[in-house]
Amino acid sequence: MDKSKQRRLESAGWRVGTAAGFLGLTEAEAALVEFKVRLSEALRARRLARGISQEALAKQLRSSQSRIAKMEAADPTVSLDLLLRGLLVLGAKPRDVAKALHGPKRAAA
Amino acid sequence: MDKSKQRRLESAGWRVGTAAGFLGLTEAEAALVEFKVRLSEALRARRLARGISQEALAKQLRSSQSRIAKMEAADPTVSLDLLLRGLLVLGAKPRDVAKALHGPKRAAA
DNA sequence: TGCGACAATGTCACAATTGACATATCGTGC
DNA sequence: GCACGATATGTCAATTGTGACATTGTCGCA
Repeated sequence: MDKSKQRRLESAGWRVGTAAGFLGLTEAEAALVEFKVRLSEALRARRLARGISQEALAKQLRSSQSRIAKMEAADPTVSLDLLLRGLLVLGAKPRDVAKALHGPKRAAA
Repeated sequence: MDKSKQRRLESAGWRVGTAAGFLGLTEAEAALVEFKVRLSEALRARRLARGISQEALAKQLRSSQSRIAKMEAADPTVSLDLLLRGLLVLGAKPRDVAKALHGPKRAAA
C-alpha cells in the first residue's frame, strides 16, 4: 500500500471523525451494550448452574452482593472487565466467553 | 437440585472464597490480561489494515493518540471496555471479537 | 402469619480509568 | 546530518467504576 492511498484514507477518516464518526461511536456503544447484556446473562446462567448465591460469588470475586446483582442486571455502572472476571472466576473458558458473545441464538437475527 | 446439596456447595464456595478463591481470582486476572493482549493485537491489526494513524482512530473514538498507543501496548491502565469500543469502531463484528478472543491461532493469520 | 435466605435498588467515599498535553523515540526521505 | 510523520511514554485533573452498606422486595417453608 502506497502513501498517497494512506493519505486519502486518512483524510476520509478525519471527515467521518466528525459526523459519521459520531454515528460510528454510538453504533459501537450499542454493540457494547449488547455484549454486556449477553455476558450478564451468561454470568447468571453460570452462577445458577453452580447453585451458588450472589453473595458467595461476590466473595470469590472480592466484591459485594449488590454489585453482582448489578452485573446480572447489566447495570450501566458495571464494566466489561468486571463481567469478564466474574465469568472467568466461574470457570468460563475463552471458548465459553466467545460463545456468549455472539448471542445465545445462532439462527434468526 | 435439593437444598442440602446447595448448602454443601455454598459452604464449599465459602471455603474456596478464602484460599482457593484467591487463586481463582488471580487465574481470572491472568486470563483477563490474555484477553486484553489479544484484543490489543486485533486492534492494531485492524487499524493497520485500514491504513489509518493512531491519531485518526483517536478522533473516531473521541480519545487521544496517546491512549490508542497505550491500548495497542495493552497498558494496564486501559479497560476492556475501551479496547472493545476501539475494535467496534473499526468495524469489528461480534464474530470478529469472538475470534480474537480465543487466540490468533484460529483460521489463517 | 412470621421467619430466613436470596436478590434488587439506592447511595456514597474511595479507587481506577480517561482524555489531554508534553516530550521522547523511531523510521524514512531528502 | 535534518525534518517529517507516526508512535511511545509520563503525568495529571476530571470522569467513571468500585466495594460496602442500608433498605426493600420476593419466595418458600413451617
